[in-house]
Amino acid sequence: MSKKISIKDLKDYVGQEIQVSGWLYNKRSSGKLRFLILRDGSGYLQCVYFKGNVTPEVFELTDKIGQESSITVTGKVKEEPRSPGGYELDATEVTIIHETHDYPITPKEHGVEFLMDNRHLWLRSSRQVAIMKIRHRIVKAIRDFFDDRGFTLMDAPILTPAACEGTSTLFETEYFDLGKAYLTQSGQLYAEAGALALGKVYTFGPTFRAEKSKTRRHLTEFWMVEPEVAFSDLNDNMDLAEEFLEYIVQSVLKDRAEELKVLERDITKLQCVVRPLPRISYDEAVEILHKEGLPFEYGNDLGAADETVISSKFDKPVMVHRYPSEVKAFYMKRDPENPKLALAVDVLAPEGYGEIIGGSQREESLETLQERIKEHDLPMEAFEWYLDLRRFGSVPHSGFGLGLERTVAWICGLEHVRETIPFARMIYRNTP
RNA sequence: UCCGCGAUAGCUCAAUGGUGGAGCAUUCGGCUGUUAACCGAAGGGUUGCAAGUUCGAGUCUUGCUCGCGGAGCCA
Repeated sequence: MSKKISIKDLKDYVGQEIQVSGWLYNKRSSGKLRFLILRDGSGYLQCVYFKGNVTPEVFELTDKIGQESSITVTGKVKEEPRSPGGYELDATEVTIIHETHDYPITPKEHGVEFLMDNRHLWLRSSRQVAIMKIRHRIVKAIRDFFDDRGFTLMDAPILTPAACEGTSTLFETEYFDLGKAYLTQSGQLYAEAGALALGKVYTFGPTFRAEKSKTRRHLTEFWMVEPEVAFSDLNDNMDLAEEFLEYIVQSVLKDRAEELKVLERDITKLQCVVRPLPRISYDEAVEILHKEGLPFEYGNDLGAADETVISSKFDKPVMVHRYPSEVKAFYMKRDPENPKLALAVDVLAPEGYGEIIGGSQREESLETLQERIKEHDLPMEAFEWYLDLRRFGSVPHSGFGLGLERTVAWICGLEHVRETIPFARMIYRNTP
């Protein structure tokens, strides 16, 4: 009985007879030859059936099997430069586990709506497999980065009693006898509690926004990683962010070169993501916009088009810091040198992928924070626990949030974030 | 909520107001090295829904539904 192996391990079995189980990805034929492309999740294998080498029954079967049938193939592994991947199977047997016909996603072009309706099947396509593997590598890089630097993973609740920042629209649900609860839009306030307990923490989980945004950069459900560090100011925060981004990008380049190739990603755009990253102030960003002739009004937040213009001036992610405090969240500390500015930083990805990181140094003064909550017209009692963090051993601290899907879209070079998450949740789609 | 574009075969798309086609997929036939294989043949249609203009509407008009892109909002 021949050994069962994964396609990724083929190179260790050259000359031996083996078995592989998987799904029929594509099929081609030429007279007395049949080429079956098998996929098993670990790779792709071309299985060659020559009429003279197999029984008539097996040869006939190879004609009948439809795309995405699940099968087990048996044969001898050989090196073959003409084969995609460099190896192929000189096949002698094929066993059908489940025969299928009329698989909807053919090896041709399809429209977005059709593919999203069939997302559960679309995930089997080579591009989608590559994206999921890169997404996983990015997630692993995120966890390794913080784990190796003394951070503790401390996840925040998903059901929360009130808005975290008081700005965006939230999904609402009934919570037993306690009234309304909301799906979290950020774990940040809880991460601050964690930082004052453990020094350095990060949260990593799904977040929810009920805004009716309908663009290539928006999902209603997306994943965010949020580190928070005690005794850390804005500059420390930017140091952490740039080391973090370099680590993520270089990890993907090192371990997922194959997948980036499948996606036809121009990796020279990623190779240059090494420290230091450019840092400009909001004021300098506005200067760039004015020099470009854009009618940007000082004091506004940067729009999507503004971000694209600014990021196009740099070949790596650019950090924009010290925004007008009016356009930023209530908990951000103001610049002692100019109280009109917040000690905030956004990181804009290159090539128009927009904001992938937003962060700040947090306000640590109890009195100042109470004033801000009043100014923003937020319910003080909901924030009492948060204010306790300033009553008992308050320290300068800072952190940021990185949007996973925007990061995946940028690194993979995708048009839309809907392909970066297995099952996207968007304003007009919550299926499959 | 607003602006723009779109909806025709299972899929991707053509079709001057005058008999709705092609490629892929499917089925059948051919080919000993295919690379989204190729060559030949066949089957496959309530042109998103409703109304209107017209001798005649896939095509023009109005309304509706759904989708895509963007704006606002947001990350």
